[in-house]
Amino acid sequence: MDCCDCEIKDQSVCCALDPDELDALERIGRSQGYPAKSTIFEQGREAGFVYNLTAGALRLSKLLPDGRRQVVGFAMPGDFLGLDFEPNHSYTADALTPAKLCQFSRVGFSDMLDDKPRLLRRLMAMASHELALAQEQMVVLGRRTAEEKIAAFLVGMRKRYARIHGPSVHVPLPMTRLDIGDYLGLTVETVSRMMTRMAREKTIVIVPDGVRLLDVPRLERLAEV
Amino acid sequence: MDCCDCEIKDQSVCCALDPDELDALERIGRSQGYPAKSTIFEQGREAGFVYNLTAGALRLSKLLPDGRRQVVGFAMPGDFLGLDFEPNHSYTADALTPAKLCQFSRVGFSDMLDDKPRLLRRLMAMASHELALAQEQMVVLGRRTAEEKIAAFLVGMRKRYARIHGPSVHVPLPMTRLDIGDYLGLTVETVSRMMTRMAREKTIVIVPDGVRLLDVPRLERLAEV
DNA sequence: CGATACTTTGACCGCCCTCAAGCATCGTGG
DNA sequence: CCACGATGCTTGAGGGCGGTCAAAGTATCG
Repeated sequence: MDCCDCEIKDQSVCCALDPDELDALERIGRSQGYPAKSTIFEQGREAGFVYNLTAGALRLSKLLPDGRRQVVGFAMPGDFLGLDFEPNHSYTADALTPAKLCQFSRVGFSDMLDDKPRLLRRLMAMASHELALAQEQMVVLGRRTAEEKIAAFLVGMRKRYARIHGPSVHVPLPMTRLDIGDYLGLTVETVSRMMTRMAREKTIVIVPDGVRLLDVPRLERLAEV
Repeated sequence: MDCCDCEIKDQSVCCALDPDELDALERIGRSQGYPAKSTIFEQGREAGFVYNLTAGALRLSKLLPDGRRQVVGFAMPGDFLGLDFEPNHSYTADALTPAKLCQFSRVGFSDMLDDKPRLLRRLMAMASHELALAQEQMVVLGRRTAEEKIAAFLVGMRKRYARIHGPSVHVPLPMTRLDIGDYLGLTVETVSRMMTRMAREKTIVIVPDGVRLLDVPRLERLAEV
């Protein structure tokens, strides 16, 4: 694990740290790979670690006792897991693709926060941003139609990939239709129907690993604030 | 404005501060009253201040261009507004009852955060908690039926009042049915119908300023995680 | 008291869910 | 290399929950 050589250190919490502080961080953490479909941690379990995702994509989901599921987010490289400093995980994190995470013991990381106010500021900024995204997602879940939900999802995913790989109309979708449905409060069938319809109307093209956006303005109009 | 005498200083950000630090806070802020139905700040406007609610209740809502509305939360005494450090407000805050808020210039408050790490830690904890609540609300919006939504709302409101006034089966509802609907992703009519039904089934009693919960276990079962 | 805003109730409808079946795509082992 | 089972995706038919529209009832406040 070499934080100074990390590809996405400028996108993650680490960007708040000097080289020598990165060294300190390196000492309390370790990088670990996870295969696709593996679980990083489970809802309800004790939260002994916090994580920084450096490669791959994760699904963050909450399960109701009767099996209904709500996906509360998808994590991408640079995202930090464990912003909620509660003793138990409030959701499950699963790898959608092979993933790499830096993991830090909660207490060690928390001690470090006391020493490095810039790190805390950075984490606070990330939490604020997450909160804003969560509130935006509330609008999507509460007040948008199925078509608008899909549009908002695709535009949102495009924006997130743009931060990492630069803007492109090609949007990879590592999650299944079921995952998308559970994220948007829809069923698989509705997600599939809507995407097929958008493809028929030449708004998007469905490709093996995701979609290609043909009519971005139309999608943005459907998703607009 | 006398922070040391503040009734809810133990519930709000301020609890992270020593008496002399409270003095410093007092110098950069001022307390202000707002009448019911007045607007504290509006979605999209420049965010020049952050606020600490000390009395009353607020509605925090996002408006879509076509008039659809999503209430992203209700603020109660002790809640902090402006955790999202973005330059513009992402939602509108309206007073549901006469309200009192301490207001601080964003830059002044931000400078203070750099000096007082304990204040920042406290704010971070509040942001984390807000994020957890927002994710819980996603489950409600995305995966629960109308009846479950109402139950979750009532149980949640009861819990919040308990933090301030102690536990009670009497739950005041300062917001309208329309507000509740916009919070839960329902229409006024559905909210009204569900509450009338719950009253008919003797699960609740509707009183002038809110509800009285008769069958808390049943409501908690409906709302359970 | 009259205007206004909020709540309730009823009738009807449509969006999305449910259930069911068929198709496509993989990874695996014989 | 192909058979196959598993997983995921698509499509169709039908139904129900919650939305829409309309109107009457009820606080609230000048």
